[in-house]
Formats: sequence, C-alpha cells, structure tokens
Amino acid sequence: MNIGEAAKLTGLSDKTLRYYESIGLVSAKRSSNGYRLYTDKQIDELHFLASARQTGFTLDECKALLALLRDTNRHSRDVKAFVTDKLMKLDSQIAALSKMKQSLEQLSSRCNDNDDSQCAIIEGLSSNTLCSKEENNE
Amino acid sequence: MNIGEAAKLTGLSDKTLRYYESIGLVSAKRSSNGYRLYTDKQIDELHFLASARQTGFTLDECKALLALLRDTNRHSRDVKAFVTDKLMKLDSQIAALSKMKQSLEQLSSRCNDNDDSQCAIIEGLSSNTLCSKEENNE
DNA sequence: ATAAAGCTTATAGCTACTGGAAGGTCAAGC
DNA sequence: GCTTGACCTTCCAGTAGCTATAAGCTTTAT
Repeated sequence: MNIGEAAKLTGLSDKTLRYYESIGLVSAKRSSNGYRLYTDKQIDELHFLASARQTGFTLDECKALLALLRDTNRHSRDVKAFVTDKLMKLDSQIAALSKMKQSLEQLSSRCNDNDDSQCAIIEGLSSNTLCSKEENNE
Repeated sequence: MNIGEAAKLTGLSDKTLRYYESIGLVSAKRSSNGYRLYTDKQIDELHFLASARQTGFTLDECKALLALLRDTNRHSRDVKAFVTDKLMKLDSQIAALSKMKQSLEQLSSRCNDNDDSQCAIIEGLSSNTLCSKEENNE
C-alpha cells in the first residue's frame, strides 16, 4: 500500500513515515513510479513503533525495541531488562518534575496575590536558595 | 566583569550566557576589545534565570518572568497567575509520565523474564490495545 | 617572544518531528 | 486532449536549549 493508507492505518503522519525511513527504522520498497510501498509486516512494525513512542520510548530506544521485535531468537529476559531500565528513567523524570512542582507550590503559597509589586515568587527565584542549598524546613 | 567570571558566579556556562544574549534575554555591554561586560544587576538577573530554569520554566516562560522581575509596577497577582498556570502544565506532564509508567509496569509484569523468545512486552506493544482503546480492567 | 588562558564569531549537531515549496503522477470528468 | 484535485516525491527550514567545534583575536604570565 501507499504511504497515505499506511499513515491512516497506523495513526502516524506521512511525514513521520518518511522521517522514520530516513533514520533507518522502516524502509519501504518503491513501485515503478517512485511511490513507497508498505507491506503488511511493515504496517505491524509501524504499529509497534507507535505504541512504543506512546509509552514513552525515545526513537533510539524504539530502534532497539524494533531489533528485539525482529529477532525471533530474542530472550524475554532481555526485553524485560530493557523495560526495567526505562522504568527507572521514567521514575527519575517524574521525580524531577515533582520536585519542581513542590518548589513552585512553596513559592506560590507565599505570594500575596494582590496589587502590590512585592512578590514572594519573584523574591524566591531571585534568591539563590533554590539552586545553592536545600530548602530550610519552615 | 567578563563572561568567564559571570559564568562562575551564576553557575551557567559561558556558552549559555552567549546563547541567552543571542535570544535577547540578557545582553551585556562590550568593552573596547569587544569582550562582554556584565553588571551586578545582570548577574542578579542571570541568577534569577538559573533558578527559573531549574524550577522547570521554559526559556519563553523565563522571558516573561524576567519582564515581571524588571517591571517594578508589576502586581503579585499576575506573577501568581503565571505560576498557577505553570503548575497545571507540570501536573499534566507528570500525569502523562505516570500513565506511561503504569502501562509499562503492566506489560512488564506479564513478561516471563526467561530464555524464551515469547514476550508479553513485545506482544503488548504489537497489539493495538495501547493506542486504540482503554485498558480493560483485569 | 611565546604559550596558555580567555575572549570573539560562525557553524553544526542533538530530538522528533512539522510545515512549506516546487514538482511528478494518477484517476475522474468534460 | 485537457484540466482539476488528490496523492506522491525531494529538499529546506524551523522548533528548544543548549553543546561542540573551528578559526582567530586579546590578555596575561613566563
């Protein structure tokens, strides 16, 4: 099938499919007029990629996962190890964002929220307490 | 002071300071030899930017915050509104990551973690259950 | 005098695409 | 035969927030 239909089936855009080909993920054969021709197996692979991307894997990680998908001699142990590693990365991302959130909430709670120019948020960001040291418990 | 000292004081790299100038955040005057000269006030602003970046604000958001910092006629209300908005964005980012984590954990728990090629993770990513519909509660 | 450190600009690369321009191909309608 | 529109092609630029590299100038120390 042509790229348009492949895009519809997989939920990826045609641009994305061309991009994936350009980085060597899924390369379609061409018909005589130069149009890309996707096989059913490639559609499956693209589905797989879409799922993996949605689940938070980077394209580099997707490349590795795709290699595992294609390797019928893979061991589920290796796949699991890969995912366990990714889970740790996700955890640290979540922790970083949570820390930011906490800092912001703390600053925000001290802001008077009125017409005054004086503002605890501005002051908090201006002081170096955020970057240089732990917050002192109040 | 020159860019090197400014970098040391603020914890930002000299590259970063030049970049910030190139996008119009903090522009230093030049001495006769063409070297950048940072004032104490600019060091304060750079500290502020470093804090804001650490707290998760994008550079675009930092630009807006810097405008508030510089505006002595600001209202703390406006700063608070800005931060409240950012907190919501942080929340949705955290929610997205948590969802990914949950999906991955679910897949991972079903993997046999052995020598077999059969793997619930690969199968889960291949099926379209992740993208097309809600997970059915088990 | 020379070498090292510090500064300058300009360019390219990273992630994962997206948008747009300029143009070839195909199927339908008149 | 011709046009119109949909679909396809390639290539270039832009997004965010820097970092790395290169080529070259200035200052400082030896």
